[in-house]
Amino acid sequence: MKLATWNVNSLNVRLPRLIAWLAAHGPDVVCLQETKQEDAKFPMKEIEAAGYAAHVYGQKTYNGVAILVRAGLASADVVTGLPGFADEQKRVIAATVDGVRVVCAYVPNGQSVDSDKYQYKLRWCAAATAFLKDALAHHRDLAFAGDMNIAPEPRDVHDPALWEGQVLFSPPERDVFAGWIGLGLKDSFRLFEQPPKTYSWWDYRQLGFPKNHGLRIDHILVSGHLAQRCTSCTIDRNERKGEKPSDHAPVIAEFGER
DNA sequence: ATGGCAATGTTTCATTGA
Repeated sequence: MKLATWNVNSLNVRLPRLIAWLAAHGPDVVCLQETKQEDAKFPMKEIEAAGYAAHVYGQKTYNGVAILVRAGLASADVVTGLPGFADEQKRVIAATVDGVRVVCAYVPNGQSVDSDKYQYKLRWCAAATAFLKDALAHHRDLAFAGDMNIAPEPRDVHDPALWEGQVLFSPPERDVFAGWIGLGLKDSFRLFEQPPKTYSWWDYRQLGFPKNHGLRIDHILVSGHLAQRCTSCTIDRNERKGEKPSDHAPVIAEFGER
C-alpha cells in the first residue's frame, strides 16, 4: 500500500496538479488538507475519472479534509471530526482502508504563541491525542497522516535558532508531537535514512523554496505494527516546483503486504 | 531545474496561512 498526505492549499486551484500527481504516483490512499470547498463542490467526477473514490469533510474558504481511495480498494467506518470536541472547523476525517485505520488531519496553525488560536491549537491537539489513543486500542494498523503544523525536532527546521519558541516549533507543540510518539506511533519518515534538510513546507515569500527555508510539518505517523511493514517514506519536493504549486509537498509512505 | 506570496471572499482590501 502506498499512502500519501498533501496539504493542497485549495483543491479548486490544485486539481490539475492533483490529477497529474495521482497518475504519476498511483497512490492507494491520499489524505488531503486545506481543500477549502464545501462537499457539494468537491470535484467528485474528476476524482472518479482519475480512478479514486473520496470521503470528504469540507467547508468553504478554510480547512477541509478528504481521503481518496483507489478504485477497487474497500473503505469503511468513516468518521469526521474529533468525537467529544465541538468544532466548527473541519479538520479530521478517518476511514479504514484495506485493514489500515487512516486518520487524516489538518492540525490548527496556531498563528503565534500569544494568540487565542494557539490555545485552540493546544486544546485541539489534546483532543486529537485522546482520539488517537482510543483508535490505537482498536486498530493494530493505524496511520495518522496530515499537516500537523508541528516541526518535531531542530533538524526539521531550516533555522532552529530563529524558530525556537515560535509557533510550529514551540516546546508545548513539540511536547504534543512527543506525546503522539509516546502513544506508540512512529514517525515513518525517521524510520529511514534521509537527506539532510528535507522539509515539507516552504513559505511562498522571501524565496523560501529556492533557499530551502523550509519546515517539516507534514507527517505520516504509524502504529508500531504498521511500522514493521513500512518500506519507505519520502517527501516529493518536485511537487513544490512549477506552475501554481501548493506551499506544501506531498509525503508518501509505502507498506509491504500483510 | 526552483524564484521574490497565495487563496478566498467581502473585492479593489482584509484575513489567514505557517
